[in-house]
Amino acid sequence: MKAEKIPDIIIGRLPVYLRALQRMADSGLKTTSSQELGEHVGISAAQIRKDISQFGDFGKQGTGYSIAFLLDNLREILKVDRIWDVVLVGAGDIGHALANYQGLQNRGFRIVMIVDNDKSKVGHKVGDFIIEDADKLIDKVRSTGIKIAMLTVPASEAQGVTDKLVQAGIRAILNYAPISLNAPQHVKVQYIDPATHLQRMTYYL
Amino acid sequence: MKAEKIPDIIIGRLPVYLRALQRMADSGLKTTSSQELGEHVGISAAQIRKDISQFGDFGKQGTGYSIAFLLDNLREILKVDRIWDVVLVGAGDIGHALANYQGLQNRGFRIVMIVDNDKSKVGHKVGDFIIEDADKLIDKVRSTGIKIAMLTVPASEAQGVTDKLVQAGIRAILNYAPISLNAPQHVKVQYIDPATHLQRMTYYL
DNA sequence: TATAGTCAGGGAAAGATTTCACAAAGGTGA
DNA sequence: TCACCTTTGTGAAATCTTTCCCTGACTATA
Repeated sequence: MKAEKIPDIIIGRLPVYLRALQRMADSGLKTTSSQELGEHVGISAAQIRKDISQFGDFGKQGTGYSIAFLLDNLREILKVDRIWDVVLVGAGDIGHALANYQGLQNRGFRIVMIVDNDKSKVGHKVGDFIIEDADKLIDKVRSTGIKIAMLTVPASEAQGVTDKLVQAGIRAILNYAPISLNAPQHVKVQYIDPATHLQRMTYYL
Repeated sequence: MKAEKIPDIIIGRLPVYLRALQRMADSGLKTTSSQELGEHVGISAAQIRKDISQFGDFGKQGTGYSIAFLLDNLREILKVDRIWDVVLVGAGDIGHALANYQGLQNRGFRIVMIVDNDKSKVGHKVGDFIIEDADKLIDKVRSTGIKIAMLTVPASEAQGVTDKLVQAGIRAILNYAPISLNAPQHVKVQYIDPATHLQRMTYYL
């Protein structure tokens, strides 16, 4: 792997490649080309080659890429060649949907704790988990060493919870609340907000 | 408004500005500056000024931007100064969560139809809606003129449903299935996949 | 073995985006 | 009114990203 700093925009495309390659592997394919992969994900072949070549020489001229080999390497680069423990904060509708979602399991993540600040929810089951009290959030996250959180609380509470998560040592937050979060440089935040995503498209209608 | 083609990347930031400005308005603020807005959304003041100035002179030197005026203009630019009808395809956990989500209402969108291809679900209620049969999807979408779809079906069915939606005249798809969709140029697609979003962050851990 | 076709990697060019820095305009208060 | 402060809009510069296109390696076929 090369030493230089890899642009964020490239890192952002790797999970998309990974997802497409996994589907190819599942359907029994052994090799692919930048051309073919590009058609699947809607990105130019040149760009895919350049992206992948940042990390090493994974392809073979004349043949293309071994899907299994590229998968292994992308997983290692993205550090999803392991299982990350995730805390889910907020046990509303979205929280429930995420708790029941099986699609995280085989892609590097496992929910290990669900918390909510609504005392009437605490103790109830969601999927295989018992909802825990938000009071214990900081202590439990810190003691278990969890680094990743999914946030499905109302917008009004999101910044407060974020501050606690940062204090507890969380390094990555997937935020479902419709609000921009303020977090230190060393904490990454990704946003999922259906309205925002929809509004990105209406301009073109 | 200026005539030139506006880059996609700028359009993508406008909904984020909109969201932050709406919060400011809700908390009673009347004006803001590129500096202040930038701190809220984590984007440089210069960039915000440049983005906004693409569409007209909405600010005032020395004072900044009138929040209400900027909100109105951004809504008009993004075409969310109206309510768009949306069809929800797939009545699983995520579909249910979206159907119950009140946050779309005041941001320009309204779910008007829910369909699923599981006959055992058809006829059941979700939120205020009766789940309809996917067989009627093309006809009903075409006849009602719906332009926006949210897709919460399994990955294995997503491309097939997409093809039908395109045929029915859909122009924007918010895809929750963990797969890249193939759609014609004139149909915009946005992706929401928690695993992909999480994988964008693990690299930095 | 020779020939034609495929395809990755990468330097260079082109294009896109962001940041810088400043003139001009508006506000404030003595 | 004047001095000073704030803040926009915008060219120009800097930086970043994508595309182009060629070389050389590999495959397949006869």
